[in-house]
Amino acid sequence: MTAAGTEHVSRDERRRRTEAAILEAARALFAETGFERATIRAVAASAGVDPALVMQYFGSKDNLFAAATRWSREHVSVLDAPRSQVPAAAIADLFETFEGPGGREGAAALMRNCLTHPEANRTLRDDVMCSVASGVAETIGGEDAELRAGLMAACIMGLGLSRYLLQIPAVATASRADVERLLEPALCALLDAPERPAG
Amino acid sequence: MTAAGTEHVSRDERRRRTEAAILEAARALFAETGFERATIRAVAASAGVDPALVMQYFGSKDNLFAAATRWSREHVSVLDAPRSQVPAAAIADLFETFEGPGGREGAAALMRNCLTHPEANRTLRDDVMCSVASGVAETIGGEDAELRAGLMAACIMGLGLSRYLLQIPAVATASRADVERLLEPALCALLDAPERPAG
DNA sequence: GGGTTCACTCTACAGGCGTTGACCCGTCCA
DNA sequence: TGGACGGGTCAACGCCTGTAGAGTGAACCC
Repeated sequence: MTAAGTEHVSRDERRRRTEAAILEAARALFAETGFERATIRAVAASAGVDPALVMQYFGSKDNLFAAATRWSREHVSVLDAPRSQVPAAAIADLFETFEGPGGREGAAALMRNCLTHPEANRTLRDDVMCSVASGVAETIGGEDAELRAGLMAACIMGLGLSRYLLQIPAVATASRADVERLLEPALCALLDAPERPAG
Repeated sequence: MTAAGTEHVSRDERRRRTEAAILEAARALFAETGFERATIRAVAASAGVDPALVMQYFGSKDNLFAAATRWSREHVSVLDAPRSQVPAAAIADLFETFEGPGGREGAAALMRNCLTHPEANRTLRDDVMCSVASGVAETIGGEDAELRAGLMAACIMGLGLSRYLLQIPAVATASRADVERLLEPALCALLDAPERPAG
């Protein structure tokens, strides 16, 4: 018996359900314990399924990880935000990613492993950080735009890490409103390059 | 034959040298590939030593990791900085830690594993972030001091991650002066709480 | 309603891991 | 100078991992 109940379900529907159950279990485990400690056996057990079935569905553990951490830049509002709204939109994007509907597990799984899993590292750097930062750089423009956008992305990532993964108490327990109120002015300072000191 | 040359060295000196060689190799590997992928065999090979010797010296892989990532808050200048110098000192501390003398490997090893190794997670959160942030909070004072200090620490950590571990190009290749010039104003915005919007 | 498909399971393998205990041999002390 | 100490090595164990292949029974199609 698998996830389904006693009702009748078609074979296709069963397949879709168990695949989703495996993916969900994988996301949760990858996000909680990291890639190496999240064994295929544990994922399968959590999904109520035989380990071999996971292999059959996804081919390898790396494929499973790739499927569990797939990222799309669809809902990245900062890319469409006007210049003055970039800081607020960047913060909002982080909150939506981790606290919005759709679940944080996918993003958390990617972030949790971005320092130790080569593919997660590459994905977060190239497909997320660089991709978004270069879009933001175009929006904000001016001298050092790339670096200022990169620093903004770095601060946002630092916030995400501190709040959702490391769970620094002061940062993790603060309300969204407080974080927005305090951090937005800081990011706004990155919109414009400060005047060079007496040159 | 181990790391020593042909000169005569006392037994104690030999012991100290090989222990240091093992620690250095461990730090480098933990920092590069992470705890799980850095095998004891690889550490031993890199130190030019038998794997069993590593066990004999450190007892277990976890002990070796703890020894390789030991952290002290001795050279954290931000804790002694006057209020207005806190942002500059915080940035300087990061640069000194990763680019100063003494080598970045220890800090990198701790940071690389802070998301996937439980003990590294705890150490970075409690002994580094919380400890420093609460000191900074006392210095800057005012409303939401804990949260503002935590956000500052988060931004600094985001910078460290982006520059030294993820190696986001724009952030990793920038000069120290440019990073300081652009980021300091942003952190200064966290020194004081912005006025509450009309209330 | 019988053959076929396919989701699913069972069992097993090969390799790599941390860890161990017995063993060697140069250095130290009496 | 001889025995003992201890740094260092060797070979091996037991465990856990990702993965493979044969097998099973219910759902599907004609």
